Amino acid sequence: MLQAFEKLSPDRQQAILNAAANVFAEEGYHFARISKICEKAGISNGALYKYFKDKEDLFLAVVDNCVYLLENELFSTMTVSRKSIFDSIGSFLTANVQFNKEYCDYLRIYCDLGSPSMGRFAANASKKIETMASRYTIKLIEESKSRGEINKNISNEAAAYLIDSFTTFFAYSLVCEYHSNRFDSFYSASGRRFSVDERMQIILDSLRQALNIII
Amino acid sequence: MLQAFEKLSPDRQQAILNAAANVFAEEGYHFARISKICEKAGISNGALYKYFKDKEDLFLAVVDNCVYLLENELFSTMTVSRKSIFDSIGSFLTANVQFNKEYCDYLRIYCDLGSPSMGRFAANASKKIETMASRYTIKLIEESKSRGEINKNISNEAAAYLIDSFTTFFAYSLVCEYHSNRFDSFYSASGRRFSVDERMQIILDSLRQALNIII
Amino acid sequence: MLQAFEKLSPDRQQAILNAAANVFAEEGYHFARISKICEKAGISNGALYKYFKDKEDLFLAVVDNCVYLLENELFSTMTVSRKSIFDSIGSFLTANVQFNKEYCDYLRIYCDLGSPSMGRFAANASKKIETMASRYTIKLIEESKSRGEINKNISNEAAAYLIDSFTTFFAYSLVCEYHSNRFDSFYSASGRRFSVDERMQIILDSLRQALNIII
Amino acid sequence: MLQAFEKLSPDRQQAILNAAANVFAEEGYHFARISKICEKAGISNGALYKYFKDKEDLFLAVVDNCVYLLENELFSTMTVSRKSIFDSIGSFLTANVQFNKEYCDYLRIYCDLGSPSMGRFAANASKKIETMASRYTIKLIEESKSRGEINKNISNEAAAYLIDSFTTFFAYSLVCEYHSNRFDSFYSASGRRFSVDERMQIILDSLRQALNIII
DNA sequence: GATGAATGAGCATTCATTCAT
DNA sequence: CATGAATGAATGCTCATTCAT
Repeated sequence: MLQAFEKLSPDRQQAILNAAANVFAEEGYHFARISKICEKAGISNGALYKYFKDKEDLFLAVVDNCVYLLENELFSTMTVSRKSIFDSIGSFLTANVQFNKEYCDYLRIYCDLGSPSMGRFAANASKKIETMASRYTIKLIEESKSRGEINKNISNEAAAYLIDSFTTFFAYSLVCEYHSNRFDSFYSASGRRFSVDERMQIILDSLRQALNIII
Repeated sequence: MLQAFEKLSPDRQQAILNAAANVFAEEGYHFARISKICEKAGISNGALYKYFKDKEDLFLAVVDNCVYLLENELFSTMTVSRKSIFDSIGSFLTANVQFNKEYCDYLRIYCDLGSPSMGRFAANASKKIETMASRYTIKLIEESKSRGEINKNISNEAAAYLIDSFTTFFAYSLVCEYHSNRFDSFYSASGRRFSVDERMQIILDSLRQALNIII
Repeated sequence: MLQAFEKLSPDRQQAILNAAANVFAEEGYHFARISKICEKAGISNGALYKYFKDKEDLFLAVVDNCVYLLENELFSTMTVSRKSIFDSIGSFLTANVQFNKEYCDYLRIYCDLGSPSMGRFAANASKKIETMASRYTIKLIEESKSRGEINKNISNEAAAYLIDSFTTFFAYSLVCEYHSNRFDSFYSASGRRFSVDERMQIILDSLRQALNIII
Repeated sequence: MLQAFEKLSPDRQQAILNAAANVFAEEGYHFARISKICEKAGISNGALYKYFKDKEDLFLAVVDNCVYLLENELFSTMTVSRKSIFDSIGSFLTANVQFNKEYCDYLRIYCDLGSPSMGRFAANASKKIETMASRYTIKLIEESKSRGEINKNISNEAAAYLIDSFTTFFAYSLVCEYHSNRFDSFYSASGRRFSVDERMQIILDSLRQALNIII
């Protein structure tokens, strides 16, 4: 990201990043056309190169914005105190659905970052996201344990990682057929497909079983 | 895949698919250059196009081979009877490490298939892999429950999905820094990195805790 | 054409040339695929290169065959004595229609030879065909004049060239929409299309008018 | 032809079309190399593809320009009133020679369009050209007949088609050896070649004889 | 600063021709 | 002699990036 970009109004910055996120999400990094991004953003081809060094620089800015949004629009919901960890996780799953409604492009990009071929772009984002996820989730567990909701034989780390695995794969399933297929394969031998609400319910049930949550 | 390819000797077929898998894994589908694949495979540019309609056709053949290998070299190890489900999962994690040693390119491709931007290529593979994974894992659970190893309050589906989530993320962590970072973030507040063996041990411990496995 | 080709049985030679003529006629020289020709001819790719030096050599052999057929199956009909030059021309037009039924591929190639971009292939054929055409037609005129059918103020050359122009364009119109359009534009202000039989009748009428043929 | 092309200055448009016409005329559609056209036009490879969708689109634009030039630089000369139809035809033949001097590439392309293998490109052009030719020629005949120059036993259509056949083949002979050979074969038994001026003279004589033109 | 036309390196793909079997 | 698999040079086209206006 070049200085010129930071001089733009926040709205304009967002508009450009959102346009880029949209094209990157829909087409994937390589198929995404710079010209299409410019068109969507309502800026000229040359302008974009005043704001970003090259395509990669633009994508990294989108990824940074993605991290920012995940923190402020998704993970931040976890800090709200709830009656039980069950409520917290339920709220977080709902927040994922909401995030997917408002920022599906960013959710897709977040999911793309977890593939080896995107490794070169994920370096920075990776650490920020996972630090965030682990910090929030572990805090959740600690509070929950102090309320006696969770089986004490499960370590905080294991419980946190378990919850994060379920919620991460849930997020993936919202934007990636592969992962929604995976979920359905496990929970229905007969091949039926679950709705998003059903999936949330099933995940909550499973977590309660695994963590022996007493409500 | 065209007829001409099937007429080649199995060795030659494997050599070509492996060369392609290697380039696709290292560069990603779009950055992968046909000429580099041909060079690695020791065949001419023209020959490749006698064997495969186009780049996509070649990639899909690699994906098919990937599914085949996953079934025969990885998931098949799950069918071997073990003393406990703990042994079975441990063996499966080891099998993943072994698979990564022999077929790391295919493991990377398998991981890539789970990203939204690869959706168009994953359709067929997705179902085969997940059906396989769920079938084997659920069978494992059933046997284990009949031996009384697992907390009966956890449904078979939840237990199976839980195990698969841990093992899938473990496989991802072998080929994708993003996921190895994620694991480490959860299990070490101080930011230390775990070795592969440590990760396997931690995963087994966590699963034991979550499933109340009695050994 | 290489020696090996001449050693083949006449039938086999014809089969190969006809297959080539068919593909050349339908696709044009450049789009014509050697492999498609081999397939149609029922010979292997390698065999063709035993018979012909290269694609051009094959095409020239087809052109030679085209000239041979034009002479023996088309122009030869002109030598048959008829009651009047009108009968002769009528028979020749009919012969063209017949030739187009049996050898439409060759008629198309003949028409293609008259375009500048085929000049490099037409050199030999050109002279043979036109010598043939002029010789036969001028002879026709001479006989006709001696019978007093034609206006003596028209030179033999002019009369012959005039007839040949009409018959040549008629042949072109059988295989080339451009020339059938051209004919119709001149003979119908309202844009109607003529059948082949109507065109023949119109041509005969026009020639009679121009040559003042007295029947 | 894309919008971008129409935004260029007329000079630049002509320069590009002329460069393309030159290469298409000299090499034929298929042998013509895009890179050679760009070189001749003094533009980059990429620029060409901003102006035209693909090679075919470029060729069709050249054909359109060809039709435009034929109308404005060649057929338009026919509308000038002359003392006699003989003068008109003479002027038209001279105009053909002149057109060949200034636009020989377009004359070659025009001639190429009349071959079956170019049929797919000729559809539009065909109708425009022939409508033009027939309209102008028939008008010429009508005026001439009203002046009593032409044998009234010859129908307007026949006379027009006859004249057009002679002038069309004359145009072809200017750019295509095949057709100049054909002409010479008919008008010289001894195999001598005629100059362009001689051919024009001969054609005029022949037409006068066939139409009984009284000057 | 902003523009968007122009650049040209780069790649997938084709197909006439060859040659080991 | 016949085969047909293999070759690899050649080319149309794309698109990230630049730069004159």
